[in-house]
Amino acid sequence: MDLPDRQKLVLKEVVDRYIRHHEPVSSRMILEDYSALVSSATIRNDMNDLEASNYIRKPYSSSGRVPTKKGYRFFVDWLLDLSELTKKERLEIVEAYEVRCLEVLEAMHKTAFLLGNITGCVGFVIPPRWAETRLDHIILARIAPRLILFVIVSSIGVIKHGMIPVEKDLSRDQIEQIMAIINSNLRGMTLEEIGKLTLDKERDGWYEQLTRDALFVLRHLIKQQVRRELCLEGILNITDDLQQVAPDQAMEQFVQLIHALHDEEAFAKTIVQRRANEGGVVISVGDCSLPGIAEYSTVTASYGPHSGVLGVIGPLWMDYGKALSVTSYIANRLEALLVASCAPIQGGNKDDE
Amino acid sequence: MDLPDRQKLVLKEVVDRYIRHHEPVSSRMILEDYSALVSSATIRNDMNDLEASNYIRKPYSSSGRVPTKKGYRFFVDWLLDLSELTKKERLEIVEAYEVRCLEVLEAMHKTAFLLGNITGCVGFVIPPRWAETRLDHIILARIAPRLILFVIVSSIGVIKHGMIPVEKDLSRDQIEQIMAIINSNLRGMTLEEIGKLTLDKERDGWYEQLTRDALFVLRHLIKQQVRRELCLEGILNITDDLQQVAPDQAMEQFVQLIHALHDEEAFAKTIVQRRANEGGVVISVGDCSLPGIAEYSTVTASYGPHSGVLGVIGPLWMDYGKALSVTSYIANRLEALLVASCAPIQGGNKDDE
DNA sequence: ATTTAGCAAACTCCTATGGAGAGTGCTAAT
DNA sequence: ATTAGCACTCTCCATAGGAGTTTGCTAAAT
Repeated sequence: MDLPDRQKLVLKEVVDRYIRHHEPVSSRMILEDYSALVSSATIRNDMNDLEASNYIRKPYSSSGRVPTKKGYRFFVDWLLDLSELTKKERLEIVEAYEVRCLEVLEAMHKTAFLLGNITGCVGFVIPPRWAETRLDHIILARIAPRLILFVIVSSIGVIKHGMIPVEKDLSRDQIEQIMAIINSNLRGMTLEEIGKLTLDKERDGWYEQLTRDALFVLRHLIKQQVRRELCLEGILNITDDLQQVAPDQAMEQFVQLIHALHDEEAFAKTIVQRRANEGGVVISVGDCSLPGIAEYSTVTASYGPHSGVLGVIGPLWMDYGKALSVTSYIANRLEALLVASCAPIQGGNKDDE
Repeated sequence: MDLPDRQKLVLKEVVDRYIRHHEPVSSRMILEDYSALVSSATIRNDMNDLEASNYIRKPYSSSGRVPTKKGYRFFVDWLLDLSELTKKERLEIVEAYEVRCLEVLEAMHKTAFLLGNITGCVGFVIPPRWAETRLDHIILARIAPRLILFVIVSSIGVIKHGMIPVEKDLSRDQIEQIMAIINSNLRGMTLEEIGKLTLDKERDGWYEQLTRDALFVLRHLIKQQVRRELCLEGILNITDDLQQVAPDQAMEQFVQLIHALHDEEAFAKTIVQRRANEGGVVISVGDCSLPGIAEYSTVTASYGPHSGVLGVIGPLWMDYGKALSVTSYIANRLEALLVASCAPIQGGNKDDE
């Protein structure tokens, strides 16, 4: 898995230039940067070797070279220059989070936007797996005759609401009572467990109708939330790129990507699975099992507990250096933000993954 | 504005065929349907006249004809066959709404999906103008130390929630009191008015800090909601079409559309404005002022009070007949659904048991 | 006054051809 | 191990010709 030093440099140069200019790199172009330390023929020999071992390839027999996936992979693993964020970028991120964020989802969308905007790729945030979080309590309130508001508060501080139409109007006390019953019975269970709960109508003295309704709705809401909603921003960032590299396939590729991203569940599952138990930032180079995105790269980082993941997805020739630093930086910021906003709820408990 | 009968038929045939096959229509093709009532030369003469009056045009000097915007317009106004929904389609719609919908936004997304899916265009739903609705009441609840839940209930039954972090923890009674104060002061005002309210810190005995915070948050939420969130579904439905008609411009056109749709505010404003005070279903044929969608047609219907609008957007050669009937049908269903779900609120008094 | 038949002209689309330019692979010399 | 030099390959562009449509026009027919 190792290469002679000069071949590494040549490979680095090929990938660097291709990422910058999106067109095949010739031996002479590389020479410009080395400025006559070696001749173009020497470079050509190296390129030949690199091609033989599958790090680069020629679109046609007498063109410059383009990195293969294996080439990108090697580049990412061994040759990547870590780029710092510019002051401006850092400022943009900090400012975005400074605004008092009132909703978790809002923060996530903002995060996805930042990711996409700064890297020039598609930014995404996969919310934590709500189903794993534990119910803290629910709130019931009568907002109109025969209409009850329903709010779920889980350990992670996320709130989902809904309404229950009921057949008989209920007094305030009755509702309070029901709320207390549900809370004392279900507090501490994971949403997943609650979703699987079987109802024994007759069991005990719960207010049957409303309690049953409440549980029904709770389940419904949980089911909705188990299906995580993906936050996506910056789809349009990559169109120019695609257009430039392969004008005739651009549309097709783009549509495929949108298709893949549209199936939020499959996408989230694939990404989370890909990361397996790895920590830190993971770079995947066109090796996703999901058909639509098999030809794209992703740079992802996890945040918070319960396997929340964020990152960017873009063409193989994306700027990995920048994507890496941005993703890493933003993941930290978002995590800090979430911890801060959860603090009152978790009561100071800190858990490490 | 009238045309000789046969020219109308020819125009209808040109548009019909172009909508079906997406390629220039020749005189001979039209002959197939007339099957020798007249000769192709006669058709050609008619087409010539139609071209002279700008209803159709030739992509190049010896090709078949393609409808112009004016042609589509005439077709839509005078020649459109009203197509009934198939049983299957009707069933799909009814079933979609049968599921007990718990959130207004959920229903809207479902509606957009139906619109897009059945017409083969992009379906969208523009929510009502929340700002015009009146505050019914707000709910405050302490969900954790120093964290207050905040729910807005307006006359239309829509609920928006958020959280307020507060500096000092507050007792239940204190919160109740604040809630009562806010509700008695603001009930009945439109959200817009509340948003413009200036705060006089010292004026009266409101619990200053929390009350101020509460109003701040309320304003923030309202601001968010005034910016209506567009429900969009089926972006990918039209890609094949674009690709087929103009492979080289497809990407560009598609990107433009996405761009335009992305600026939700401008899009919503344009669409709502276009409908002006017209009722029923309005068909716009490539005459939107918004640059990105100037080359697309829309079919829209309003629903509910407060200028909610839904419809589809697609290429000029979309199936107007189907779009018309589907949009009309779905608008009615959604309206019925919303009225039903608002009933308990607007209904005021209910009988006791 | 319409409608039709017939024909030349216009244009696309496909294929082929040729030359300029860029980049490589190979060979022989360093 | 590296280099210079050269033949070769391939793209890209412009040009050209042939097949196939479809039109517009003209003159004849209804």
